[in-house]
Amino acid sequence: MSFSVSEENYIKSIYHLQQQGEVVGTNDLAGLLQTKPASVTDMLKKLKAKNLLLYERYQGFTLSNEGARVALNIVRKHRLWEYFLVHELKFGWDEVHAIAEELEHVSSKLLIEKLDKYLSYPKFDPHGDPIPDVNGKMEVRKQINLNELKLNSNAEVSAVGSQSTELLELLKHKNIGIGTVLKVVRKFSFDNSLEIKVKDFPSFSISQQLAQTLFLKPL
Amino acid sequence: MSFSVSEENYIKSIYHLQQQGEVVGTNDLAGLLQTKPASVTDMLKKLKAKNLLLYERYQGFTLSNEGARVALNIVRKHRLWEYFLVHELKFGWDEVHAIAEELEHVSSKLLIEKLDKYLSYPKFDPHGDPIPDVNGKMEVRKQINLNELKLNSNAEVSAVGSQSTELLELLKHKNIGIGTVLKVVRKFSFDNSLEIKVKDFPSFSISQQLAQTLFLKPL
DNA sequence: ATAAAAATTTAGTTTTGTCTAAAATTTTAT
DNA sequence: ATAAAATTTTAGACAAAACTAAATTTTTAT
Repeated sequence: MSFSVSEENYIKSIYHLQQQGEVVGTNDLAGLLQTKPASVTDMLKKLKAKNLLLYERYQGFTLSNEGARVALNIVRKHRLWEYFLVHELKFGWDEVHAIAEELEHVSSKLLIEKLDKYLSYPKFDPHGDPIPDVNGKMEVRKQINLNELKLNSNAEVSAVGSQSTELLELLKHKNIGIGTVLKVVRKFSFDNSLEIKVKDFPSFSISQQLAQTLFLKPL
Repeated sequence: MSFSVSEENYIKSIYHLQQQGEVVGTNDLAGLLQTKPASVTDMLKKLKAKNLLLYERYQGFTLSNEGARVALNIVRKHRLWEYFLVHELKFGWDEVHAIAEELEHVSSKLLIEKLDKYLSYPKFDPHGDPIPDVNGKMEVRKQINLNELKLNSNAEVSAVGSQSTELLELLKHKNIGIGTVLKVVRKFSFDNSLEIKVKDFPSFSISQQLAQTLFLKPL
């Protein structure tokens, strides 16, 4: 079975939204795919008919096993290509997403197996996301970036993104170190700054740039 | 300006047919693109409206300068990807055409420039066809058709006339590839078949049709 | 409990690229 | 020169994937 680019993008988006733990709705999907809710409904029916989706009208939807399998394969392709773009072609890690969005729809199975081998079977992409293997299995990511931490969920700082004096000076000032347990209590979209709470301390603010250098283990 | 996959395939096909020197007609294009003449006419109008094609109904068509530029860019992408697939991913030279047909439609300019650099700016693809540079310029290789090769003069296979699986399968069977050095030891006027000698192998026969698809550099 | 709001779906169109069948034009062969 | 053949184009339809506007269902808030 093979699928259109549009179908693949829907499947992938449903997968990603479901991964984030949210209850996924027609509107969320429309937002992510930059389309209209009515268009989403049309596609949901099509995906249901192809047994990729469990869906009853007005009652929500989830990927079927087959749908999840297809999604994981697209994610695999996307992340392998990102790895190639950054580590072989020397793109910056922030430049590769859009290109991988196109490359992920190239259909050859053999191409991906050869690419995987060529890259020596990498386990994580340049953003730290795990790359599913040929059977859809992947390692659980141990660390997430502070910017990706869900509101009000506790996590332990496990790595910092650089060793620069400037960074360490700032972390010392804010009383953050490896092992610190914290949570995000608020996110400000104006400057993407975060309001952080560490137990026994008053909450404080950190900038997006700083958050980017902090990696945590969710608890 | 960017173009749909379908538009790109038409432009590329027109380019290739024109390269072969034939007078290109609606039917030829329909044949090559596995579609119907009526569909071709529809697309010709669209390409004319986009100034990619000089076209008057019933009077034939040719690529405009802009159309040729676009065609060369697609050819460039196709051949660079073929080079990558064969020389980096270790595909057989007969396996890569279909995959490159997909990869050639990935749109990022920067991707192709980085790939070109990564591959050290190759001048010829694995089938011996020249790879246009970023400005559409490519080396002309002085090659002659096997049917034109003088008796007993050595020449090196430098290109094949088509990428069809059938042809590549036959060449593989006969152990002929890009770089093979051979000479014609006899010509039979009955069917215009040729008796060929490759060093260290017993001589063998090839048909006129096959000879027509083989191009060589005299040594 | 019910009215208002939000989310979702339906109905009817649009665009792109394709098709078939028929008509128009050009080419070929007598 | 003209009839037959081949080629090309038009006309009208269709499928995929999107849209808008209106209707329906579910959720939320009083």
